[in-house]
Amino acid sequence: MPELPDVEGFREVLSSCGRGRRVTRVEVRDPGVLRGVTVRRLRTEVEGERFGEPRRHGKWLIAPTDDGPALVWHFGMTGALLCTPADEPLDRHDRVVLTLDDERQLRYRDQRKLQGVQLAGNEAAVGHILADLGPDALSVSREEFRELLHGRRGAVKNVLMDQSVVAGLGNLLTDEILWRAGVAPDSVAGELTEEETRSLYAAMRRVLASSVRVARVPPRRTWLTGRREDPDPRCPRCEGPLRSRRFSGRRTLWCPHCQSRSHRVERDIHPGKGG
DNA sequence: CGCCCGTCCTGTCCGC
DNA sequence: TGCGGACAGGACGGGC
Repeated sequence: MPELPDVEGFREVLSSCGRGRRVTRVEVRDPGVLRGVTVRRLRTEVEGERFGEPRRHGKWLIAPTDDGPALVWHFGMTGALLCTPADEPLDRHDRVVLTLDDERQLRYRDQRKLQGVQLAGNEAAVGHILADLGPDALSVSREEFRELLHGRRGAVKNVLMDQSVVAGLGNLLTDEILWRAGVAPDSVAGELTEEETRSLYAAMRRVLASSVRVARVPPRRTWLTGRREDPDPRCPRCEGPLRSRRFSGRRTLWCPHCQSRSHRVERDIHPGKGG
């Protein structure tokens, strides 16, 4: 589930529910989600601490405590962060439960445990965890976006999903953005025209804005995402059949009619310098 | 650099 | 009813 918009929602949950509150109890119900930290250390370092203002970078959520370390969360494919009353029955997938001083709880719920939670002792440690990430997708300017794609020989689908290029875009968002922009996923990223690049950037901004508003990629029928589960998926724009293929092992859908792939490896020399 | 594969996990669905 | 395999909105490391 979690791509940038979902994690932005979790940040909001953490901010409204946890910020300014003290953690009275840390309960690790499944140590399998702890990364590089023991149950004991998590408890001793976090119990008694007060949450500061959380922030997000790509699909990562950073939860600093006032005077101590920061919790650094990643939600993998199935993770979520919930704020519940302390007496609400536990879900079988509630892996870490933080009880706050107002009788509410922050719960890290995750079925598959593909990622988890780390503990960073200070800002430098947070920086180390996030070191390989590109800029957050929401913070990228049009010009910076152009530079990120510049010179890349890979398929644009793979490049956009690469967290070290730009952080936050996952499989669904990327398909949605490419479809909106009318760009085929197997286009070579560095070979896109100026117009295609602008179109891609505009689509990214719009898709992100709409998705962040509802804290998920909305499965509307007018979006490509809303057609993914159909037995015979069709383009929301032209109703033609969608094509399906794997990129980086991920199922990718696109409309061969609405999404062009005009620019590939073999191209004529184009005049002008273009930047 | 860029792509492909396996691996880490759990759960569901589909076909035999 | 049982079972193997594929697949699911992610990331990482190894190999080519």
